[in-house]
Amino acid sequence: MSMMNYAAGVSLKHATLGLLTYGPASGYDLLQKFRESLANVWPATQSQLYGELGKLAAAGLVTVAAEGPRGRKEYAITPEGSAELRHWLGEVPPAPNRRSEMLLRVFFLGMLTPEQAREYLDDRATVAAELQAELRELATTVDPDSGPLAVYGRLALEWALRFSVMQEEWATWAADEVRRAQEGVE
Amino acid sequence: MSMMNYAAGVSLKHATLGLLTYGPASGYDLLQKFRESLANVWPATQSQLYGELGKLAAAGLVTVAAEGPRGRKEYAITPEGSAELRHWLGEVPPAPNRRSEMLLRVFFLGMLTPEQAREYLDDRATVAAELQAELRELATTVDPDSGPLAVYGRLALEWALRFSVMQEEWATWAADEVRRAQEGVE
DNA sequence: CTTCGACCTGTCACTACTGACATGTCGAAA
DNA sequence: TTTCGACATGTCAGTAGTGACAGGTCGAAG
Repeated sequence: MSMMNYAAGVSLKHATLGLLTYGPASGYDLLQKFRESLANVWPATQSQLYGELGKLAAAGLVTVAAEGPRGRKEYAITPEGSAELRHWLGEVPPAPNRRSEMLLRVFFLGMLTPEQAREYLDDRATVAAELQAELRELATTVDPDSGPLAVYGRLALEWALRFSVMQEEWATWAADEVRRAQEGVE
Repeated sequence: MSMMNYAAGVSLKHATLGLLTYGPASGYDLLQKFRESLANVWPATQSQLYGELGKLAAAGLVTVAAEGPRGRKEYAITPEGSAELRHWLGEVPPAPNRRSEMLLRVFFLGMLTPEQAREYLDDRATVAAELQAELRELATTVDPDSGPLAVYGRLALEWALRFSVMQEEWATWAADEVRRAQEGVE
């Protein structure tokens, strides 16, 4: 029984527990899933994941359910882990994203010439449009009734789609604003 | 002359340089500015900032332009610092946000009852609506021609506004989807 | 029967960030 | 003239995250 549960609000922990609710898996397996489905939501490196699994096991939130060839350790979520995950999902308010490099740059666009500033914003619009195309492509690819991850995964996909639409529209508008301000001064 | 410039893509560095383009300031001053204007874009703690100023000075991107009472050190950006900032703004593509705790939770909403899942989504809609109200309030407060930060700051504000609108609409839609799926099964 | 790619776990050094602690000084109001 | 709030700098231990290094094994195709 370890006395200190490690700090709250740490999402790698919950991402790992969440993936394990879909069935037991090794660190190696989980790493694939992180890359396949969570890459754009909560990426994790190999070193981080193996470390996390160790902590999770020490805290009793997962157990080594089976050992296989090549030193494979198959982890399974415990009832305590499951309770922790549900607690996090239902009772802990999500922390909003605090940092945006894209917006930070906007604050300092005044250092550039208006032309360069517009170029930056136009580029944002282009990138957002490209992302949109990729996402729409992806949406057609996803099997509508494959696995339970797909059910709520579609909601996440829709979010990303709407986000990229918003970003494109905003960037186009902002580039226009810059042009307008420029004309006003001249 | 230090041989190693510290790693690229580190935004606290550029946030600090950016703030210093508005005039010389002490660590203390900068900390206020971080809290006032960059809090929702790139927050920084005191310990981080003082450390950063030290590194920036060692790298020659800022200098101690004046020393005042209470050990006050007034930092000013150097031509090298200014060049670095412009390089970052104009030539280095911004890294997209990779992590979203909010979306991570969406992936695991299947662990909860559909009612709880809908509650989560409804809460997101509510929070987004509240944020929107605050932002609109803030928009009326901002002096339209105060300081150069305000010019591009307005673009950032508009982004936040559009983001919160998007989030609210998405969450409302998603809660509806969950209800629909629930009815489909019953 | 070899060999090679996929499988599999682990460690290390380093950077970024956080919150708390420690330590003082100046200036204005009481 | 005291005292207190704002000014001001710095350090430290700890967590999170990254990329590289290191080492080993199984299974199937050639």
